[in-house]
Amino acid sequence: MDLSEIRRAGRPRKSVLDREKILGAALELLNSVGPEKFSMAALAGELGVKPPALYHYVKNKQALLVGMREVVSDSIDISGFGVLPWSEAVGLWARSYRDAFAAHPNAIALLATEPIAGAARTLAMYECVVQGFLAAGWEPNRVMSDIVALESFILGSALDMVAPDDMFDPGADAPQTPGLVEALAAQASLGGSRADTAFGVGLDIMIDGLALTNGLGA
Amino acid sequence: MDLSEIRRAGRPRKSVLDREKILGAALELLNSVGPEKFSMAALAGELGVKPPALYHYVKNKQALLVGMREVVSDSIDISGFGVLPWSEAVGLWARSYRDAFAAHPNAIALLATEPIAGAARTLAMYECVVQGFLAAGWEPNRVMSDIVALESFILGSALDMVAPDDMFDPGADAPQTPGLVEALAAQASLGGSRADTAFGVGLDIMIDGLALTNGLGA
DNA sequence: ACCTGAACACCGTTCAAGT
DNA sequence: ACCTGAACACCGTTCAAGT
Repeated sequence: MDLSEIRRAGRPRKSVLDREKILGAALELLNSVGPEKFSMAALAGELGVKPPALYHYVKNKQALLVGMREVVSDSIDISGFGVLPWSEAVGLWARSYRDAFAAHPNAIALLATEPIAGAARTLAMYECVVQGFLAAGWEPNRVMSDIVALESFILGSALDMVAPDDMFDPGADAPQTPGLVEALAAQASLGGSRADTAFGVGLDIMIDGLALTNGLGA
Repeated sequence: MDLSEIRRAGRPRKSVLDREKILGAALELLNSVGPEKFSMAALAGELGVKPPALYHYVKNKQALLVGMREVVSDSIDISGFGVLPWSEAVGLWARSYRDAFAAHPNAIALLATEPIAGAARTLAMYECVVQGFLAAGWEPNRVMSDIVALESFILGSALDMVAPDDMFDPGADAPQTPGLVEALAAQASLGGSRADTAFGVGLDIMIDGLALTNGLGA
């Protein structure tokens, strides 16, 4: 980046990189160029460094992705658990969860499939959510499956945000899909994003449904 | 594959490849080696052919992925719409949808993010689902968002199936996550897959919730 | 038309060599 | 310790040359 200073081989007097700088630049890059063009080489270039320098801070590309996921997860809001009523705390968590990934749309597919083993801060997030469910009276054996069900919906919704807004546009095949055309037009006349509307509908249903089946009357 | 016959350059007397053979082998390969090692070169090798030969049948790797998605989508069951009651038809569709991707776990993240433009058979699937919702009395402007909400949950659940079963295992961080440890143990004592249980719970909630908010009493 | 062979601009990763 | 340079085994894709 800084072309005024050309580095020759050898240890620089002061470190050029640090882990946080790398993770931040990686998310920014992934977001701007997309997963296809997201490479170690491109990231190095963005940081004004040669590719091998990155391997001093991350073991490999997969470890980089795990670190990126952790940064994204840090902005998930778990402050409601133990303070607000369960349904409000969960709503806050779910919306901020989706927003966190929505801020890095291209990261979703890449990051959602990485295991969380060894990611301490991400584990801490789950611990807080679990405690929130237990405190609200959940039977322990239902906690994980209910969280996973909710999370599946959240991540699927985040995945849906990556899709182009005209994803369902039949184009030349419109004559064969009159129902789809009608539904799309009716939806469009409502205004607002299809993805946002769908998320709102689904989240309300999930929260109400989970509350009911776990003895929390509406 | 067939090492007894070594091909020299030039058009073979009979075509070695066809589109269907390529798509089938591609799904099989993606499933067996994972997305990381899934390459045009590996696919060509599996088909006993050199990489450039593939480009006679698919424009590029992205087009290959779209074709693969279409094959997967073909096994989604839409036969219930117009025959069974709405909630049963949707349940059949949703379960077969998840199963279709579950049969190709490594394909989910790759295929779920591809747009469906130009994929006629996939569009036909959506048309059938839309018609099912309209016939059940849905207001047109609610059809797409409700389908998308449901689909987000289904795809998120499919994505969850890719995660290792011990994804939440805190490992060395167990002392810091007592609630998580308890919930995992309680869940484990129930037997059955966490992913399957979560999907069942969430699907029932989604179907009931959608039915209620659209005037279909339970 | 349908394949191979050669070539291109890339990857991720390792490692010795510099400071 | 922290960077570069060179090298390795790969990518996806194009295109001429063969039959």
